[in-house]
This record gives sequence, structure tokens and C-alpha cells, in this order.
Amino acid sequence: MADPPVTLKDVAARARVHPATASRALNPETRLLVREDTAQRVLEAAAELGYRPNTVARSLRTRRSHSVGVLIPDLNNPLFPPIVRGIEDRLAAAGYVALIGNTDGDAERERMLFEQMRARHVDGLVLATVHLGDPLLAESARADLPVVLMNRVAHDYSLPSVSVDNERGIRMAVAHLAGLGHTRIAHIAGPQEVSTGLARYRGFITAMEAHRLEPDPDLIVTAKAFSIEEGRRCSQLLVKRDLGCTAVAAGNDMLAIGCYAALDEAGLRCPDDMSVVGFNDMPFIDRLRPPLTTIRFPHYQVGTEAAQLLLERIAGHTGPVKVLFLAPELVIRGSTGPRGGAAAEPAAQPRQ
Amino acid sequence: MADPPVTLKDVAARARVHPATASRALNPETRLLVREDTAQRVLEAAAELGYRPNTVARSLRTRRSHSVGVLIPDLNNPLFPPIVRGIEDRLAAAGYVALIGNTDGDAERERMLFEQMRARHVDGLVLATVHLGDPLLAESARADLPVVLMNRVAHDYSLPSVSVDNERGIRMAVAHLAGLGHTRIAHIAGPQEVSTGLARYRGFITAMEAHRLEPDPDLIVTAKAFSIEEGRRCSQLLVKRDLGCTAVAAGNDMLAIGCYAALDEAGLRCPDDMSVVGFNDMPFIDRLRPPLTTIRFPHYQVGTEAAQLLLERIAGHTGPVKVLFLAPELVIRGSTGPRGGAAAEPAAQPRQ
DNA sequence: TTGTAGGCGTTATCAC
DNA sequence: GTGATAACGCCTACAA
Repeated sequence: MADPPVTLKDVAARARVHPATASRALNPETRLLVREDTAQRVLEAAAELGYRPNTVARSLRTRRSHSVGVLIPDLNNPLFPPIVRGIEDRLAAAGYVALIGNTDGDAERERMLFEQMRARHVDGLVLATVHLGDPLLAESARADLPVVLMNRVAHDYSLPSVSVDNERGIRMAVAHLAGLGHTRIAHIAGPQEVSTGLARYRGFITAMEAHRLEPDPDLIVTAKAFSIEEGRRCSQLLVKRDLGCTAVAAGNDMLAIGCYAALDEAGLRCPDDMSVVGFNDMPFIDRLRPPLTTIRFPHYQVGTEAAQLLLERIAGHTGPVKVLFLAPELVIRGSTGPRGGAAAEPAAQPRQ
Repeated sequence: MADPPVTLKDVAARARVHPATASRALNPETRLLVREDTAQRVLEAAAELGYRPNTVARSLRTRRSHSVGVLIPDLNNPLFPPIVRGIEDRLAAAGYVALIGNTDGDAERERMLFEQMRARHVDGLVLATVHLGDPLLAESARADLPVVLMNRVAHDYSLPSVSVDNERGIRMAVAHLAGLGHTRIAHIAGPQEVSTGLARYRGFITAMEAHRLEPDPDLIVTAKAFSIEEGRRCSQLLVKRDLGCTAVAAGNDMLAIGCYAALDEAGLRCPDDMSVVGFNDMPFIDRLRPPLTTIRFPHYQVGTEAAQLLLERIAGHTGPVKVLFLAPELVIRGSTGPRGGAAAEPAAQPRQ
């Protein structure tokens, strides 16, 4: 019923050579060890039989699975699909595949997935979830398993990593707002246990100081999660405090969406009464009313670069550890306007 | 430097049994073949050494990779992350992993990924991309490779599949609009080569007839893709034709977003001048202004069910082929209102 | 340039 | 109940 799988032996038989020779001929690395015409014969035989090398057997022998594990919090977070695609595209180009694991921020789940991946003998790991000092890192090191961090930085250069420059990004946001005349600028900070939350908070402070603006502690609210609901709650707080703030730099787009909701409920208009800047440039965020001004995060490149770094480590490149930061970009849309909103020109509607 | 990996032989040695015995003791299926106390000894030894079975070797021997391939058009399409998570969660519970491949609708890429997956000896395939009659299906059959379709249906029951009931969904949309008094209802149809596009178009026609409304051919525009831009183009056409239509049932949410843009540009208000219904309930679509009324598609369950069906086939269940339809659900938000928009009550703002 | 032989780690099939 | 043995498909010293 089912076609019996074609093995190397079958190809060898048809090409009238020994399996070893067939193997050499089929492998680009070793093709030069075999005479041109025999190689050709083998290749033809393989094509005719529809030979497909058995990756599993190859892995067992070479101790390379040509797969890597990718641990992320949740694929449903719109940040990750482009990152994952970046990873997969870069890996695919190198003949690798990614095994995706969603941890949901649960340490136990993370551990389980890690075990799974080790059992499957992945050649390396891309980790977007670990906190520094995570035992997974030590274990990976002990197992000589290459690791690359995403959106996390090991400041002692102990691990390669790829992230967007969060501090710089939020500074761009503040500069933009300051340029529009805003002085009372609030910050809805992300959770401070998360490195992105912390970095953006820090960036906010420095940026304010750089612009000779005082970062009023009462205008800084910390969200418990990067969620719409938390953004709403924090914004409600700001509105209630009524401290004359005219602009908000949100820790990310989700928080900014929550801010929209709170403003709505309070009968405030954006950007006339309050300018809002997000962070990430999530898909479709430009479709909100008003379209959100935000900091673009080169998601896809984060993925490709992380994959690239990992592939280099897997290949045994043993150079200095690379800690890569990608440049964020300010995307001005309709949610920010001059202080007072007086001569609020109609915000340009990006066509996309 | 690196810990040498612990193998079955090591465990066996420590437990003073033969590797074969250790294997039996460690495998739940065969544990009963070995005496209670020896099994215990083996288990302890394994724990002490931190033994991790080598999945690769096991796969080679058992010809089960415990992995399945998943071919989708593009993970960046917001439809897919929840589906993929559903698949991964269900698979993980069964000790399986998913290898995701993005085809970008490119047949050649699809073929390449298919080859990759066969080379990796996946135990089955979830296909969201194939058109019926795709050579991949014949090849899979020839290789005895279980396949489950997603959002595609083989009406001859030749393949198991999971999809949402598109016809029923669009009928719910039309019924909703008709209930609001609309009679001149337009349809922005998705590409008719895609099964979802076709099914929804058909559903639209039947629904209109069921409500004794005439489906005016001039009020049906077919998009070349499920994209915002196409939605915009098609809507512009409708607006220009000016045939007195007061409501639009869009083939999906992206088309509906494009419709929003076109209405905006034409100075028309939604829902006062035009009611709009989408399809899919994409993440964050409730954050548009107005929040989009749409047909909810149980994304996640499509994933879990597809995985479930596939696991059953892999396990050798050979019962009748299941063609599974999941019920869509109408989600009423702010983009639809009574014809004329006269007494347009303020649309309820869902809290989420 | 090609063939030989052994083994990667596991499990299936014997025999004891 | 347990041990011995072979084999899954491939790769790679080494020998020829």
C-alpha cells in the first residue's frame, strides 16, 4: 500500500556503488571525494528513486538535530509572530527548523519545555523568557548548548543576545512629545521585573532630565502587566490625580490602548486633551482612532538576527560574545499633537 | 567541560541490569514486563544520573518522530497564532511537537517545506494551505502519511478536516443586518479560489434569498486578496456606484478594515451611513472605532481539534473520516446599527 | 577514488 | 523476568 521508504542502500544499489560512496556523493561537503561521473550516477539514482535522506538517522550519527528550540511567553502576543517568522525564515535557509514552546510565563511549563527540547537534542536555544540567573542558563552551559537571548541582555557579556534599544526608543518618544511643547509628561511603566519594563522606565527618566523636565513621581504609574486592562487602570489613576499632564508615554502599545479606553471614559480627547505614545508598533495599531504614534520595533529582524547569532554559535564560531541592539524608530501618527491641541492640524493618515 | 550525555547503558550499568531491561523499565508501556523491584532500581538510577532518553535514537528505532508538520500561509496573519497555539498545546499534551512552515501562498515554498518535513519524518501533517487536488495530498497518501485539513474541506470525505462553518457564519451576519432593517446589503467577497472566500459568498447568496432579499450583483464585489487594501478598493467601488446600500457584509475582518478606510475617505459614517460586519473576530478588532461587529471564529479550538484528529489518525484509528465544523458566533459591536441610523443608540462598548 | 566495518542510542525479537 | 542480539539509516575512520 504505502511506498517503502527509499534508503541510501537502495540508491547505492541502483548506482552500483557502495552505500558509503553514495553517502559521500550525496553530501555536498564530501562530494569532492568521489569521482565526478560516479557522483553523477548516484545523484541520478537518487533522483529517480525519489531518495530523501533520513534526517533522524543522520542526526543520531552526527549528533546534530538541525533543530533549535525557541521559548517565548505566548505566540498570541502580537509581538511574537513576526519574531518567530524571522527566526524560522533564517533557520530554514540554513536547513534548520524551530521548535516553538509557549511558557505563558510559567516557570514550570518553561522547565518542562526545556526538558522536551533537550530530549529532542536541539542544537541550540533562543530564549525570550528567562530571567537572568534562570537555572536553565546554567544547565544549558553545562550541556554545552548554545543559547541566544531575545529581549533580554546579559550585561556581563556572558551570553549573546538581540534586543531593541528600549532606552533609546522611549527617549525618542519623550523627545517627540517635548518637541510638541509638552512638559507635564506621564509614563505608564511596564512591570519592573521585566527587563523591557525596567529599561523603558529608566530611559524615560534620563530623557526627561535631558530635556530639563522634571519627572514627577506622581506622573509615573507602574502597570502590573503589559495589558490593556492595566493600561486602563493606570490611566484612570492619572486622570483622577489631575496633575495637569498633557501627554503620556506608555510602556507599550497594549498599555496605550488601555489609555485610549480610559480617556474615552473620562470624556477626554486624544490628542487634543492628551497625547499618547505607544511602544512596539503592533500590527493594526495604525488602525485605531486616532492611529497610534509609537516606537517601531524591528520585530522580524530581531528574529532573523537571533537565529543568525545562534547559528554562528552552533557552527562553533567562538569569537567574542555579541550583544546586539537594533535601532527603534519613531512612527508619528495621529495620537500626538502640540500641547493645548489648539491648532491641531489634522494628523496625516498614513496610507500604508 | 560539557557533561557527557547519560545513556541507557549508563543507567543499566548503575542498576546492574541489561540495557534492554532498563529500556523496558523506563517505558510505561512495557514496565509490566519487568519485576517491580528491578523496575524501581532502574528508575532510581535514571533519576540519579539525570537520564534523558534520546528521542532521536528512539525515533530511528520506532519510526515515530513524535513530531508533526503544520503548513500555514503566514504566521503573521492574526488568524493563525491562536490556531497554532491550539495545535501546539494539544500536541504537547501528547508528547508531540509541531514543525511550522509558512508558505506565503507560494506553491514552490510549500513543496520545499513539505519535503523538509518528510525528510524529518513527521508522523503527520496539518495543512491549511493546500488546494484540493494539490499533489501534496496524493503524495502524502502514497506515503501513508496522515493528513488533516484546516479551513479546507474534502467534500468526498477523503480527508479529515476542521473548519468553521463559513456559510452559517455569513448567514448570521446577513440575518443580523436584515434584522436591523437593512435590505440593500452588499458583500465584499474574498478571493473565490480560496475555499473560505467561496463558502462565504455562497452563504451570502442563500442568506439573502432566505430573507427574501435580492442579492444585487452590483452590490457584490470580489477582492483579489483578503487584505485591507483590497477591502478599501472594493468599498470605494461600492461607494462610487451609489446604489443605495446601507450595509456591508465583508468576507473577513481585513476587508472590513479596508471598508472603514474607504468610508472615512468618502466622508461616510459607520454605522450611521453604513453598517459593516466583518468575519473572524481578529485580536484587537474590538478596539477599532467603531468596534467591529463580526463573526467569531473559534480559532484556538480549530487548532486543538485539528491536532486531536491528526493524533487519532497517527494512533491508527481507522474509523470513518471526520469532517468537523465548528460553530461561528455573532459578536455584535458598534459597527452595525438600524437602517437609516436614525435612533442610533450608543453602541455598547464591550469591556473585554 | 572506493570499499569495509563499526557505532550513534534505542527497542523488538529472540532465547534462556 | 531478564539477557543477548540485531537492526533502524546514516556517517566516517581506516584500509585497500
